[in-house]
Amino acid sequence: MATLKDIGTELGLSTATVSRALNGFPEVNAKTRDKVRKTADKLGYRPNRSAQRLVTGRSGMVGMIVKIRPDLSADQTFVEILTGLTAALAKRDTDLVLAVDQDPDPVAAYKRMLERDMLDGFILNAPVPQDPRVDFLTQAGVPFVMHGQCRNDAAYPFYSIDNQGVSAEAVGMLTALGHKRIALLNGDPGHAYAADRLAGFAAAMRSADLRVPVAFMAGAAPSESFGYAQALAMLAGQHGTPPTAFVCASTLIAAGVMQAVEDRGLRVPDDVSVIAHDDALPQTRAINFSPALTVTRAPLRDACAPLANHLIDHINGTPARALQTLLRAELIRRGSTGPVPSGGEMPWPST
Amino acid sequence: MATLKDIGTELGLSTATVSRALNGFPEVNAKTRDKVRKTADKLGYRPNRSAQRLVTGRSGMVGMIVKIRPDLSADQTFVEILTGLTAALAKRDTDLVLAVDQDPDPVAAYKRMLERDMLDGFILNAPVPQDPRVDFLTQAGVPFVMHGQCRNDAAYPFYSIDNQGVSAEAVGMLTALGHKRIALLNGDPGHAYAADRLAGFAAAMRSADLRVPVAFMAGAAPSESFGYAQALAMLAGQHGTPPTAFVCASTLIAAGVMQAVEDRGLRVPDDVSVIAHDDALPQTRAINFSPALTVTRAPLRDACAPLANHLIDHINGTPARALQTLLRAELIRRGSTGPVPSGGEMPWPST
DNA sequence: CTGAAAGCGCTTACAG
DNA sequence: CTGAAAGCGCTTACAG
Repeated sequence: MATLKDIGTELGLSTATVSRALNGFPEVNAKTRDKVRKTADKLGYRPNRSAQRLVTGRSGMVGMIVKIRPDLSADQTFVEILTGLTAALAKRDTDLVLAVDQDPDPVAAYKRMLERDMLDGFILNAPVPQDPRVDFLTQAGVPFVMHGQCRNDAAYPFYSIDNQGVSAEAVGMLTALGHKRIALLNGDPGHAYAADRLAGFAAAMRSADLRVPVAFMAGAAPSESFGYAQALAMLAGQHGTPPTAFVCASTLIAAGVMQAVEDRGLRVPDDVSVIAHDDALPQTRAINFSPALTVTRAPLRDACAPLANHLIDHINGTPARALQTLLRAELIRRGSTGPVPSGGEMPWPST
Repeated sequence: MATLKDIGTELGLSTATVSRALNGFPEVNAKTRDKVRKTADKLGYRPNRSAQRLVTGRSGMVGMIVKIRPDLSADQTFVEILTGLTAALAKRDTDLVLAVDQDPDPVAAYKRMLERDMLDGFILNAPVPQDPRVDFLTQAGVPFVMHGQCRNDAAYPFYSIDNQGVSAEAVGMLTALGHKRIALLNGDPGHAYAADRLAGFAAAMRSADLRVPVAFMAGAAPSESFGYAQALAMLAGQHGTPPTAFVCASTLIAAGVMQAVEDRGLRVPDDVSVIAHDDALPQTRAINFSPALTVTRAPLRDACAPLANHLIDHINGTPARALQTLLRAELIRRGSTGPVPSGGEMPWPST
């Protein structure tokens, strides 16, 4: 394996100059730089990471700890994130070191990993409302980036979609179509994103002067069967007057809802409108629904590069406040939403 | 962060002795070793990996490259493997660096990773019959361990279940119960494991003097719907006289088969016997089937520690031939297999 | 049983 | 614009 020294010897230069040339320092002569680069290529030079790391004090590795969850949707999003993340990190010359966590203590795995390895930072995902990992890593002085938002006063880098906005967007569209009885089939309420969706939903309904019976705001790990069961019960009037529209946390839930609508002998969008949030996973494409699904869209894949870059910029010294991205989801109207059916123009009766 | 030097200063010892004591060299005085260890603990000493790696030429990292596959079962097994693997590697003080591959060239991702990083080795999975990665890494002189087997003459470490034996076991059990018309619902024939299952199946049937029409040996990525569709067609006689028993590549396929049997108005095991290979994934438990599923069982999780250890032993110099494990799956008889029904004692008629 | 010394391959003040 | 030098924190022959 060629070293800086080899290149220097070949060219009659010091390793210092070779190092500067390769690292693009502005002071080196352009001709020198070219010669060095050419020779490096010729010799197949690859910097020794361990040496670089030893002298810079950086490891060039960031960690990610994933919780195993039995539900499949988690796996889907996990693979999606992993794909984009490793690609984005590679561009920044950084490795992703992965661990799978089974410990009930939410920070134990982070402690272990920090002890075993030199890691420059962490990527956190699936935040819960007051995430204990945030406080732990902040106190330990370890840089991290959060995929999502949680309310620990947020003095750290994050990338998240505006989950309150997602609900507001959906409710706004539906009320404009005359809907007044709108149900929310939400994600797991223990997760921050679902808490935000709920908050946004409640606020949007309130500001439209509409109220929602509690039974029409359900939350669980997103699955088709959850959507199906909930929608079926609601449409059957088991919780009172049925809704005319459903806001779904995911396309998977929406698939269940649409099946329930069909099984009740109703039609989308004539009798019931359906809108979902769409992470743009390759497995469930909203456009293939029948009718095509109206969505608030924010591809999960788009989060990967910003996450990687936020983290590495933060490691390199950019202050956290400058690395906080809240992305507005895009509203895409397709066939699954329509005007409120007659008989649906009345809000839920007060109980 | 405390260094060897700090410990040495505190104790009036050289860094050399401290290093030896911490690394358990036999020549150091037991008392010295104890003192050193105690002081190391007190100071919260953690070896600097980069320095260790620089001097030893090892990175303490192994790579794994996963192909993204749209089918969910792959994700399940992937998460299962990842969980066990990171735990087993951690015990050997080794990190798992992960990349997700989307390149059609099967070795491109390995090349890239090798260029970017210092990796001590790779863990390969999902081998195809003549796996190009084996030849590439062998020629590059990079250690690796294979999860599974492929026929590249196998001068490398591997851990695999005996997939030919899996089929032989299943066929043996069924023929002992009098079955003569046995169908195979196999995995994707492009994968080495499925090729072996098929070979084992064909050989076992042949040595029992039974023949199988080609239409009764189907293969695809394991899914419930594949099992359902194939079994339904076979039981409906679409390919000729129906089989009396099914050998399934996975419990997922078996679930589809059992549904098909029920939808045809038949019963397991009275009319049809079903046996499957069981990776013991937490999501689909063979024991929860109704009736409980007879299986050849080899928990995927059990592969993780051997894989990690084989690789690291190989990196440390153990010859490949000493690191080749072929595990026999365990046959577990439950309620889904029974004696051949009357009318099924005759083999498939020759066409 | 322990130590002094060299060296792994880099980066980066400090000079010039 | 380039070089000589020091140093990052370890390991490991080589002496004693």
